[in-house]
Amino acid sequence: MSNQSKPVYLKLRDMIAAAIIDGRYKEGEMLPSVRALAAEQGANPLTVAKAYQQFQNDGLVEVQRGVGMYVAKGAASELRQRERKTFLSEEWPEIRERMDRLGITPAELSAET
Amino acid sequence: MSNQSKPVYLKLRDMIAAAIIDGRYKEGEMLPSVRALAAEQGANPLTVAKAYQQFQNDGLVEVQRGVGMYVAKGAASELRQRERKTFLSEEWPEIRERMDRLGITPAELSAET
DNA sequence: CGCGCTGTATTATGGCACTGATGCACTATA
DNA sequence: TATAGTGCATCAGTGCCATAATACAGCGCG
Repeated sequence: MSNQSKPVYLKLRDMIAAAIIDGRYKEGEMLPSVRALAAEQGANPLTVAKAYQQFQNDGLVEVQRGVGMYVAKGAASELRQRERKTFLSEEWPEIRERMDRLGITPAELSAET
Repeated sequence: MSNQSKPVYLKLRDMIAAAIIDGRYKEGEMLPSVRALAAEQGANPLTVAKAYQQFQNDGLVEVQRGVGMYVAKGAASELRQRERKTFLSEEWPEIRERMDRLGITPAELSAET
């Protein structure tokens, strides 16, 4: 649902965030170049750059112009903390309200692992 | 979050759907007219009409041209069933994956009522 | 009929987000 | 210096969204 009509740069942003949190993009290591990731994902280099942009502003990614972009130290835990915060304070209340309205109990969701 | 940069007609659609499910718009009763709801919400009548459109196609709202639109019989439960289905099959898996990644357990969500 | 309320169709316009192509500035390496 | 790899800035195209101004069509009622 949220994976069909969503802007490409946001999808990429989520992919990158997930990779950082999961440690697939390790701290201190170089991220895939704009062009490389664009080619891999079949997107435009500028669109990938836009996805990276936000991480730069937040200081989670450090740029060395002419060289590449690196995952900042502590980026993984920092990023996870931020996402936890926004999830709990903004996303979850809406989800909870929606569940209540639809009559969905936590019980029928526990069935999965 | 899903309530800020979303198109107006989708926000209206969600509002209407919620009102039907909650029974604030009761079955058999007349819905607010396109112009009335537009004035109330500070939107354009055409935008409201676009929000109503989908409910007509789904048979959840019956139109009497020149009179108004009525909530179809069984619309509330029908609508709730549909939303339950899409929530469980499409929305929840993504939410669940996101929670796992962020290390959020169902426990810390039960704190609320 | 005449009036006022419904929903609907048409056309045009402005704004904005997304995407894209091209070229430039910077850096490392040989 | 030459080359190839970085990120980045600029300009332009496209499509969706929202709005506006009309006009039309159906219904109820006095």
